[in-house]
Amino acid sequence: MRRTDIKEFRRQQLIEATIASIAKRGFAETTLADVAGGAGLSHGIVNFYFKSKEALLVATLKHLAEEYEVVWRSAVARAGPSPAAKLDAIIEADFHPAIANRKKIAVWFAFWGEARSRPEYLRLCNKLDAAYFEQTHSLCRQIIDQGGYDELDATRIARGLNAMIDGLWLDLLINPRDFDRETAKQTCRLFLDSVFPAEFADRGRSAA
Amino acid sequence: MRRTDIKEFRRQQLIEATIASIAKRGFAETTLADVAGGAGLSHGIVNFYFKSKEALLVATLKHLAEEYEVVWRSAVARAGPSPAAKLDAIIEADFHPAIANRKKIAVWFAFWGEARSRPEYLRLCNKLDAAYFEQTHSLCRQIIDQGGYDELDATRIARGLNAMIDGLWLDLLINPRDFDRETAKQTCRLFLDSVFPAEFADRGRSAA
Amino acid sequence: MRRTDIKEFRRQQLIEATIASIAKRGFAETTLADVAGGAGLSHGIVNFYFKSKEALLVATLKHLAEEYEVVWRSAVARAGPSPAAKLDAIIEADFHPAIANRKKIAVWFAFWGEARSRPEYLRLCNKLDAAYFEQTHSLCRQIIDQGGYDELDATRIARGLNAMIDGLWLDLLINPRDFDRETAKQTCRLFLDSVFPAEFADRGRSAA
Amino acid sequence: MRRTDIKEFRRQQLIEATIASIAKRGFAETTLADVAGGAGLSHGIVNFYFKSKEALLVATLKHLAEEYEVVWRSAVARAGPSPAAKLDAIIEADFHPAIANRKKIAVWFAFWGEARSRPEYLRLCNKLDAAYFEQTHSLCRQIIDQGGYDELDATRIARGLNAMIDGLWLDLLINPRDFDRETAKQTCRLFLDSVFPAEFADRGRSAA
DNA sequence: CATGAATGAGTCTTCATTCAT
DNA sequence: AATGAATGAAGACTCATTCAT
Repeated sequence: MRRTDIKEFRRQQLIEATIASIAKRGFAETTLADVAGGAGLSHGIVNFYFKSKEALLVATLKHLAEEYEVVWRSAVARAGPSPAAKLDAIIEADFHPAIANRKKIAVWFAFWGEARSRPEYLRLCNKLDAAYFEQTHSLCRQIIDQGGYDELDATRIARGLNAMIDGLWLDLLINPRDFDRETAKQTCRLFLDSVFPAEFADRGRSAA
Repeated sequence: MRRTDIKEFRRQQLIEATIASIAKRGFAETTLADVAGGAGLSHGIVNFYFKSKEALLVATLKHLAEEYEVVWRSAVARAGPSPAAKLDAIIEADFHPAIANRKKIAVWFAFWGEARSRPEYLRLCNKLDAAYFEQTHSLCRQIIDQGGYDELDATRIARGLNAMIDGLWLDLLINPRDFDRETAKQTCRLFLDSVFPAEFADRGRSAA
Repeated sequence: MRRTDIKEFRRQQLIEATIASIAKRGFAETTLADVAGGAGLSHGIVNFYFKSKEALLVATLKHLAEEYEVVWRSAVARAGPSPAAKLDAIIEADFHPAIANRKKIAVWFAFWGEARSRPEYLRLCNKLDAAYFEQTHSLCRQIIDQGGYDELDATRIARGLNAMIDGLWLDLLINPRDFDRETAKQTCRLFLDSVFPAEFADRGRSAA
Repeated sequence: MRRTDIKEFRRQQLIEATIASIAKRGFAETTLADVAGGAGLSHGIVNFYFKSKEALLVATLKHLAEEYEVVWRSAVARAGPSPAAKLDAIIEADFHPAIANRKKIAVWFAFWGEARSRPEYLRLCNKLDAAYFEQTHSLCRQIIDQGGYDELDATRIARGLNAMIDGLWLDLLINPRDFDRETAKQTCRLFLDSVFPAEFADRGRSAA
């Protein structure tokens, strides 16, 4: 492995360990010793690869956001040509086990919880949110235009869908006994089926 | 003020200061000195009224949960007799300025972020969630029965509504520029109008 | 009860509670709250009857020393006329249950442990020690003079006896399973019997 | 110095500083800041080498006990073959300046004072006491057997000697003006000379 | 007389960060 | 590149003392 590769490898190692620690101990209780120990490395290492603890946390949030964005963007790319199919693929991606597992959701909520008081977190969350909204909004717009749903507001539907997904993540986090990914996806489809009945009919209502 | 009153008064004072501090500095950065200072009291006071910092935080979460529950329960009680009117009153309550302001939402997310690693938080969140779900589920069931929406699943609708509300809170927290309480409420009504068109027609779509 | 009586009564109450707390929790862990609580009184009371915590502790040591002195002085007074009988009565007093119980011994050792760094404790311990030595030394001297033990050193015997008694207290404190007051007394008599065989013969060796 | 050596060296450094601080300020007034400062190190260091303050105190007591045991055991080993010579060597060791100085005696009394309320201290004191008693008891037994002192009780003599030594330590602590190590040793020998006249004759009485 | 709320100094402990090896 | 010893700032918590009631 080359020098630069090692550097990148270690950074990833530490970011993974950070996610694991926040999920296990919570944001407030996560120390650099936990992170380094979790990665099987020595105490001092973190300040060797990251300027500060805060820098590691920002890198972790970035990592999480990028990973998420890659997943839904490639889901859209792989999906069929219709906007409904693409929207459905996004839902599928949002509840993919690699994304919507309790560990990562816990970390997302940890960052959201701190976002108001840490401008950098807020900026990153906003950026991700904007990209996601642009995508879902565009798809809703296409469905409205193509399906003749003239009286519907694409913005509101896209926001509603996004909100519902985030809220369903919370259910997966807080109430895992009554909740699973399939139910979550079907709940999203119920919403889309209700607003776009012709497009999602056989996806939402019938699946129960 | 009598002795016993003072005790309760101080506890409330400290809980309010805790909420203010978490909203301002974040959960991880909130110290007892901040809380005591914010309440205009001396350092040592917190451990006089609460067994530990953790006990104060639990009391804060309880306070938040009770306040919220009182608001939506009284909204239901005050609303018109129809289940749709009651459901609409709940939405109204969920975005009442006393509840859905960035300060309190930030605190909710802080607790949710820590919930996975602190069983007591999880328990309290679950309890609140269960009570809320029971109420909205029962109303959805009534609408379905009365309105002849036989093919709809009350559980899924209630869960979807609840999720959407939580997700909209996140939007208010993260993206306050593009978002306000009115838009949020209308987004919820769009969902209900879509699934129960006869009941919410004039509440949801027309308000934009 | 008159004012001054109450005052004295409360002081005694608090001193007893101090002894109980030091015996139970140790010197270092004894707080004024423990003391006040142990006496069934409120927190602030101690600083009402004593200038400071340190003043309470000094009063406690004084109380202990006075109580002890009264016991051996009255034992001497009550004993038969011979110096040997008086010496024996002192031993009896030193291991009287009211004096030589683990609770009080623990407190004595606590004060001795702190004596080097607190001049007032040292002074009080010295004063008691001097009075006790004067008494036992005088009795040893009389036995030597009357019994013709001309080659013996009264000082050394008195010091040795005193030391042995203190050391036996330590055994009662540390090693209560292998030790009891009777054994302790017989050990002292073994010493006296050995140095003054004619005076203590039937008291020491035969009792085993 | 190698890494592992440093670790042990620092621990010893901190234990020495603890002894010095207890001797100077007393047990109750000894803080970790005193200890660290006394060792010329920074505040945080103690919790780096010891799990807690209590762990440091236990290690200190252990150190003291081990040091003491090594001294009397090697005194026995070096002494002449007769049990009387060995017993005498133990007395010599008990009042060796490295052991019986006011500083260390103060610390011993501090621990004895706390022993009743701290089981771990009690256990350690008991263990040391048992080992010491086993040794002196065995020597007394040999003297009795060899010297024909059939009517004497080895247990009582050993306990008496041990008690006298501890009590003489207290005199060195409390009453250093009237007391010194030589006087203390002679007091012990007076006792042994009295019970075993043939064995200690020229050691005890003549030395005054 | 007595209470107990309130204060604030002080203590143990944790932990991010630095740096010699 | 990596370690882990060391630092020192900061936080939770305790507690002697004060004082209004």
